Amino acid sequence: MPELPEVEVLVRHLAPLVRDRRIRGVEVRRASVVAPTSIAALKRALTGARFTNLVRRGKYLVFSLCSRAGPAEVEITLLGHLGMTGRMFIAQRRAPLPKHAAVVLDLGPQRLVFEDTRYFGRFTLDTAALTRLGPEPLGREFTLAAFSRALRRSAQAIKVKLLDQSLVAGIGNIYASEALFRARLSPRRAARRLRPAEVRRLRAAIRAVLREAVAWGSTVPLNLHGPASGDGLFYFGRDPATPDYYHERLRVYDRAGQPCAKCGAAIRRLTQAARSTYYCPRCQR
DNA sequence: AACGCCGCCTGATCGC
DNA sequence: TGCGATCAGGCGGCGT
Repeated sequence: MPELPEVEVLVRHLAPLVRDRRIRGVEVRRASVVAPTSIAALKRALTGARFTNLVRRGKYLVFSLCSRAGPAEVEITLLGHLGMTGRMFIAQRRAPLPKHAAVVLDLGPQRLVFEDTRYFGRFTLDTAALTRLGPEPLGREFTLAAFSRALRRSAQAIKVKLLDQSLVAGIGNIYASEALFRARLSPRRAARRLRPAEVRRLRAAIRAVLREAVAWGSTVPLNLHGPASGDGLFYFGRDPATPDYYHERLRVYDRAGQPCAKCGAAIRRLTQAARSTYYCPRCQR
C-alpha cells in the first residue's frame, strides 16, 4: 500500500514532470474516483489549466493548477490519493492504457494516467479530506506534547490508533507495524497507557522509519522505463521483473513465521480492526 | 466524541 | 479442472 514514503517519492519524481504542463483534455473512465466532483465539473475546471505545483500532504498528492477565467487567473487544487492499489505516471500518448486506468489527462505528446485496480483511490477537486488530517510526522507540528495529548484520549490499541490520519498523517498498515517494532512496543498496548518515555520512543521511531523509507525510495531507482517495458516515461510501483527491494527492508511487515532480525523469535501476525499487524513477541512489550 | 462496523472494489487464493 | 466463497485494506459515513 502506498503510504507517506511512497507518496513522497512519487511526488518528488512527478512534480518536475508535470510543472508548467497544460491539460488539453480530460478522460474519466471511472466516475467514483472523482466523486463527489462530477465528470463534467472536472473537465470544465481542468481543461486548459496548467500545473503549477505538486506537494504531498499525508498520503495525498496535492496538485496546484492555474486556469484562465476571462482576464483573471484562477487557482485550482486537485487532490489525488492512491488508495491501496493506485498508481500515477506519465506515459506517451500512444502507449496502451492499463486495464484499470481511471483518469487520463491529455498533456499533448504525453498523458498523466491515474490507474487504480480497486478504485479505492481519489482524483478529485474536493479537498475536504485535507482538513481532517493531523500533523505531518516529519514536520515541526508533530510535537511530543501534541502526540501524547492525543494518545491520552484514546483507549484503542496503539497500532489501530496510528492508522488514524487525524492523529498524525501518512502512516498506513505497513509503517504502523514497522514503527512499533522500532519502538519496541506491543501493538496491543492501549494508546493511553503508554508511559511518557514510550511515547517519546514511538514518536522518534515513526519519524526514523518514515525518513529512512523516503531516503531509501529516493536512492533506489524506481522503474523508469514503464510497465512491461512500454514507453512510459515514469512509473511508480512494484514491477514483477525487478527484485522486490521494497519488502526486503521491512523488519516485520508480512514476515509472519520468519525470525526477528534482532532476537530470532518468530514474527507473529494478528488481526486488529480487520487489518493485519506484524510484530515480534519478544522484542515488543 | 471516541469508536466499531459497513460498503466500496478487484484479484489472488482457498476449499470442495 | 472449475467455480464460488473468502480475504485484503484506506477511508467516508453512520450509528451508538
